[in-house]
Amino acid sequence: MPDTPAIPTLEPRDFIREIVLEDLKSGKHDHVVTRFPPEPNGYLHIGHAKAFCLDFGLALEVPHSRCHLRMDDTNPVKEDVEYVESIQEDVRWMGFEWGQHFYYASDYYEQLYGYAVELIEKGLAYVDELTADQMREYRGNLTEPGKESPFRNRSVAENLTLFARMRAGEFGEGEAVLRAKIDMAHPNLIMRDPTLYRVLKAHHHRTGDDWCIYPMYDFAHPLSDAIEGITHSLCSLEFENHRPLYDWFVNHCSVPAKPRQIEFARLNLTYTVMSKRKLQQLVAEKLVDGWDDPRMPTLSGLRRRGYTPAAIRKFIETIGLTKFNSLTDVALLEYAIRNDLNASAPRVMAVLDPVKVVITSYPEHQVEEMEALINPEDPSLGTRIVPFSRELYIERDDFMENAPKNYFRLTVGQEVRLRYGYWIKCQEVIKDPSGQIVELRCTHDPATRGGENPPDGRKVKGTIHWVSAAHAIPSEVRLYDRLFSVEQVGDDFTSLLNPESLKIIPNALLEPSLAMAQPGDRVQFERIGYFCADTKLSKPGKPVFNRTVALKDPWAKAKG
RNA sequence: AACUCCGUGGUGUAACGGUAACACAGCGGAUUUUGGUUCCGUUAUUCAAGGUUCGAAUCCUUGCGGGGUUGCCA
Repeated sequence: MPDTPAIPTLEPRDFIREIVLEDLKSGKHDHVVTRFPPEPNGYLHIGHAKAFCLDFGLALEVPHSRCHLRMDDTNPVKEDVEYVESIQEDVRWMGFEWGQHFYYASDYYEQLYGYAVELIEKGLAYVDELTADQMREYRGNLTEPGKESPFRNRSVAENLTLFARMRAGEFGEGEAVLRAKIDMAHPNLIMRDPTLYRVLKAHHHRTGDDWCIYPMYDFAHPLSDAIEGITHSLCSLEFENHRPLYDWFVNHCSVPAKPRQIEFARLNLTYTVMSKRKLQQLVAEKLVDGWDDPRMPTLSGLRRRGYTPAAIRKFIETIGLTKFNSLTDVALLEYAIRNDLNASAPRVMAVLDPVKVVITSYPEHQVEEMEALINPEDPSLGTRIVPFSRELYIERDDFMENAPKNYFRLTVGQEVRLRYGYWIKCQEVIKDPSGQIVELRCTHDPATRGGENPPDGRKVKGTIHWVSAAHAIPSEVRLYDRLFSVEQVGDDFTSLLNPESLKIIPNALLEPSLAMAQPGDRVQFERIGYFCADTKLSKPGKPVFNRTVALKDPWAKAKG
């Protein structure tokens, strides 16, 4: 079964769906066309997923609707095909399809040029030869109006010629721009004669050297939306100030449609950063192991970490959609993945920090094949075989000398259950000269085979996991934790990295059923957490597991 | 304090003039061959002050607090 979202009908779950519902009811639209327009200058992160789950989700919810995937590639100096490909892969992985509707803003360069000419002809745009510094000066500031450029009142004919010469490459970078003629005293600085085109003698990843002038986002974006017949153009809050300009272009150019821009708050998560610039920097400075480092909030990172698209979608549904800035507790995300994996992940036993146990009462060369549930949440999934023998390994944490009364695991004289094994009692602790425990000598009760309760009605408080020493497979296990050590990560973020965000355990011991784990396989190490065979480092026969998320651990809290 | 958007438990959200609710987190308990899961219970909320109204989280005014905006980035 492909991992795609269920198709719900449109409900007023948030203010945007309310607007769409209203537009449908009023007859303004009888279907919707949305778009997800990333700039291909970085990898997509979970914040982008919030946006495109809305864009694609809406198209799924309203009959006869569609969502376009459009590369907003108007700045060739920052963009790259590597990103175009990763974006498509990540959107698909999340379960969405755009069909034939894959576009580039660069598809529209010629049309966009035509709209610019139209504005010039209407006397609404002019070629300005102020330098960047002068333009800044002329713009004024938050409290003072700007003043008009001396080039502002050139004739239409002159502007037409100049703009054609810009296109022809007769101006160097910074020597001329095309600006809209709006209002240099507008209280919204965005409206003080914004730049439409700048000269960039750069090679574009698709149009090559065809162009040396490139449209600005504010100009290209609304018109691209209009060209594609977008009905609802959904974007994040920082574009709120740009909406008047968006509407200005759509109203002054002869476009086939008038899309409506609606803004919503972007996602912020505790203990991580969610800006492309910062993520870019983490990668460039090698503070992480690439865009798909499992600690990254990128979709490729979350995928490698073991997150499922369904859990991410569920999370996004849970956090809702509003117009106010917030900081979402990453615990909500962790809940979503635990909840998903609890239902679906096969259970296995793995010992991360092994200490040897010898069952002195158990025959030397005997091996029993124990039956263990694949997933107790769904016994119909059947069982797997786990070999049991005289020499085992258990978790070092699962034994304690002089344990407090609320310690339920193995101590001298306290019986515990070996899951799917036997009940054992520790008789003797063997230490090396440094005092380190090297072996626990135990006896077992043959009446508890499979870990079952004995007929005498005896009870046991603790159940611990184990692996058979002779059958265990050594494996590298990577324990990932939050990337940053503070909830709210500011601008000096590189100094706030969590030094414990990755702990590599070179020699964990796994039960033999895991020997041939395929990269990407997700399992639960019982009593520890959910793990995923790494897609880059893991090979059948030589698995490497990443911790996706730990199981809740009340004992860790109880002992302080 | 120029303009603009926005303020609901610890966190994310709902309530659309009529008993402030849900999820997560926390706490307590039950069940449990995972100290997991599940189940039950529980703590805690409308930024402030005025106004309109029989009745305000919701409408109005003012104040306070937060975000965005002075790129030839998106």
